[in-house]
Amino acid sequence: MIGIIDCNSFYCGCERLFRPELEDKPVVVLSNNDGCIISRTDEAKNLGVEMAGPYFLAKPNIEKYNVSTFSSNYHLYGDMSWRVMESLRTILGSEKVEVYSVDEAFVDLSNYKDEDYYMLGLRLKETVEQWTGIKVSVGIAPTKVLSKVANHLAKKNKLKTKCVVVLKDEKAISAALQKTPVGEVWGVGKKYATKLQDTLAIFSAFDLSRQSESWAHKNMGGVVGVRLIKELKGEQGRVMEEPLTAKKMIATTRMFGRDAGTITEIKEAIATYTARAAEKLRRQECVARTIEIFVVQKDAHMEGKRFRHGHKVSTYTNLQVASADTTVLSAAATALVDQIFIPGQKYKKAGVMLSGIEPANEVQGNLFAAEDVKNNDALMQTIDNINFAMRDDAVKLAASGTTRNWKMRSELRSPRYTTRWEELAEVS
DNA sequence: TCTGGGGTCCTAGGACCC
DNA sequence: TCTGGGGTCCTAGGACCC
Repeated sequence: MIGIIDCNSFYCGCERLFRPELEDKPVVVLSNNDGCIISRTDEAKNLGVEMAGPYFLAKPNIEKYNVSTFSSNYHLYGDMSWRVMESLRTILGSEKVEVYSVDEAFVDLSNYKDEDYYMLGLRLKETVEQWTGIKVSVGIAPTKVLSKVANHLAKKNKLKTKCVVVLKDEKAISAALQKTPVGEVWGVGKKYATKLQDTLAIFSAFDLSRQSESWAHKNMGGVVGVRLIKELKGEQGRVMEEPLTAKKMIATTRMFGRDAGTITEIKEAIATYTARAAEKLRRQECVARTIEIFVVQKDAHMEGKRFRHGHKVSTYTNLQVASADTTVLSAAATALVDQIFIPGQKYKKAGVMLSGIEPANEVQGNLFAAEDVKNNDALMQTIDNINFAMRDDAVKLAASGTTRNWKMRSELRSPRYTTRWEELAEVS
């Protein structure tokens, strides 16, 4: 059996930890730039606050009902996430835990044969809550997709299920699938949901599970669809992933706090994002060969008309030798800006993506590269250590800029209680 | 005035190889 | 009238996830 542990309204849950008076009050957390709502508690949901909706549209409702609102505080969420995952690893053994996202983990329960899975789930949930203060829901079933179905049902019925649902036998599985709209199945997005309902008359997860694999291959994206059908039928199509897999792509992209229009601003932003991406790269002990940058232009004609603010322009380059050195990556990235920058154009957003990623200890040399490829490992490690211990970007390249007028808005951020001494919660 | 920031996997088609 | 049968690698784009 496979379990999934999913934190309830995770970001809101983190905020509530240090503001216990908000325990049964509506809370929402905003995306970067305070743009839209990315986490909301059940109380906020019941007031009609939409998930992923733009903040400015929800604001009247939020003010009317006095909903507590926070900018996102990724230091806090990242640290709490680590504590939740570490708790699971401690209870089950680290090789049994696959971290799927910041607030979710699959767990391999194949060691617990003939167990009372409900009691096991309850124990997991209660232990995590006791150790971290974060509330979670647990779904347990024969496959990943079915465990997600179970988890959904647990969250929908928190009181009745105590946030734990087990789908073990055929009967329980069919009943659960019949209750689940096809669009809620993990792997069925908006496009497929519409297609399945409108043109194929498939409405529930149960309907979908009755289809054949060849049907799925034809109608649901080839092998992806086949896997999904298998999983719904209780046959494993997706296995547990290795706990330590390196990312194949690393991106750092941001909307600007306000429009940016000078090449200096864009280069500063690109240098800053490159530094952040390189840091992530070094954390997984890898190097990257390909650097792509993009900018999003503010489109004058479409002003106010569309969400995603206009045209994206990108370009990339390949290094002669893969690297994780901020100075190397940053030089390459900022040079790319000259290729795509248009004077007079306003920009809304920029980003850096690193790919062609390989382990740092297996770098392919390049016969034709200059001999003196820089080796700044020690420097990079020192910078990382200082920035980790002191504060963000205590040490940075001058190319990243010192004024950073383009930096994003984040006006309602709570203190970084668990990762900064000077922001510890005070109790009086 | 105002709508985030990451990721994954798969497919199709073209260039090129023997 | 008529032109093989495999492969690989790369890119762009689509679908999905949280």
